Amino acid sequence: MVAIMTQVTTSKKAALPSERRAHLIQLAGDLFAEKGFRATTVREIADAAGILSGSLYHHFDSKESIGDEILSAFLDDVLVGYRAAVSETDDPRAAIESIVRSSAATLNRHRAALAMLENDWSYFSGQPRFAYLRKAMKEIEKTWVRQLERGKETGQFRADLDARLTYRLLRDILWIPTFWRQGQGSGWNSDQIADGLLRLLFDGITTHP
Amino acid sequence: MVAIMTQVTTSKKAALPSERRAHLIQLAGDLFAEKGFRATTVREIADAAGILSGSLYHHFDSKESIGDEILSAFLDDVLVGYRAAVSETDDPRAAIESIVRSSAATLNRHRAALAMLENDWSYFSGQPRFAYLRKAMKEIEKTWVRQLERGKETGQFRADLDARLTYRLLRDILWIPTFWRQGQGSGWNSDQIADGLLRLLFDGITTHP
DNA sequence: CCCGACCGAGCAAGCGATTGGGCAACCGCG
DNA sequence: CGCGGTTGCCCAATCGCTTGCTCGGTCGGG
Repeated sequence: MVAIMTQVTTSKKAALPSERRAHLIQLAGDLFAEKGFRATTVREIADAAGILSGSLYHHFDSKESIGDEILSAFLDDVLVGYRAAVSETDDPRAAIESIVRSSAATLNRHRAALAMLENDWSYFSGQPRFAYLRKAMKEIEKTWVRQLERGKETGQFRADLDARLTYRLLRDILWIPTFWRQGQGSGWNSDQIADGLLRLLFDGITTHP
Repeated sequence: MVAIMTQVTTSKKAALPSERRAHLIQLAGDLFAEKGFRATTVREIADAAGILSGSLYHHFDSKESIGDEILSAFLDDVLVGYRAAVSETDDPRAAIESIVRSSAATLNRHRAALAMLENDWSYFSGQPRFAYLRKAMKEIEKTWVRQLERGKETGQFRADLDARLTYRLLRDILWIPTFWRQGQGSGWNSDQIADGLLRLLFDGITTHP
């Protein structure tokens, strides 16, 4: 229940939120998720909104600023969820489970941002404007690794677990099902996926004696 | 040991293989993997090869045909490996393990194709020229699901396992580490990754009594 | 002397971005 | 009520540049 309000990213402009504006971001995000940020043109975004490309610049000052808002909003959400997850328990396994469920819920609301990070990471991470990306990613990694290491110390997780390797696997595994929604609802909701994943995580796929 | 030589994809032109040509495909694939197919320009490919963009069209008749060769070669390789894996054993668990190891080896040789499938799937799958993509994906799914179902029947895998959901998770999980090599060697080789994954798969991350 | 490999120049189309202006809805003020 | 001004939203037109691709010509090894 702890709502930590620390804003990580630095949004330069005020960017007052209007209804129309939010809708445009939504539309742009869908296109970015489907085709990648670089491969999406402002004309396509405008077409989806039913306006001309020039009209977009009444709401945003560049195509990059649209991407900026999508990405920063996502990372803020993720970090808020992670901080809450680790602060509400001392048990590593419970923390991991909480992190997984928090992620599943958050990712569901930010498909576009995730796709952009995967497809156009090299593009964004190279620009000074998006320096906050690397910073946020570091905190995410730190959060995961710490809980995994603590789980090893308490004997709940296997001692031979490579924490960093496991983190990379788990994080990326969590991100996967987000893309399945692209075509249409593929039959699984985020709870089902989180459950299946946790089951796989803790028990594997085999039957145990 | 059964080398099944059925070619799945339909490459329209002969496309006689020259050394230079293969090198160009390699260079183009690296760029496609890094930035996506649509976001990569023919001029960038030519620059990487040290020639002018127009000279590329001496070797290929379009940018798409470069992508075509990369993708079809990859899928042919995967299917050959899968067919061999399921034909060499009757034990579902052994088959799964064989599929995993075959995948890890094949994927390592086709990073570019994998990245293209992830980033630009909507672009390729929409074109008639790339219809073989959907066909190959169907066979891949069928192979996985069949072994998982058989494992449930023999009691080796959990009876409550959703075969299709598990397949989607496992397949995509297998694909993940391929991208880690993008930046530099991240410290893990394909054997380590396959082992870590199989361990996770069969046992989970927790300690068992 | 041929021929595969490449150059150099350029095409039409499309790109991101910018500008100036129009149009309706709303505001406070008389 | 009605009027002048403001604001939010969008169009039309255009800029300088990049895109995938074409094509006649050049060069060097076999």
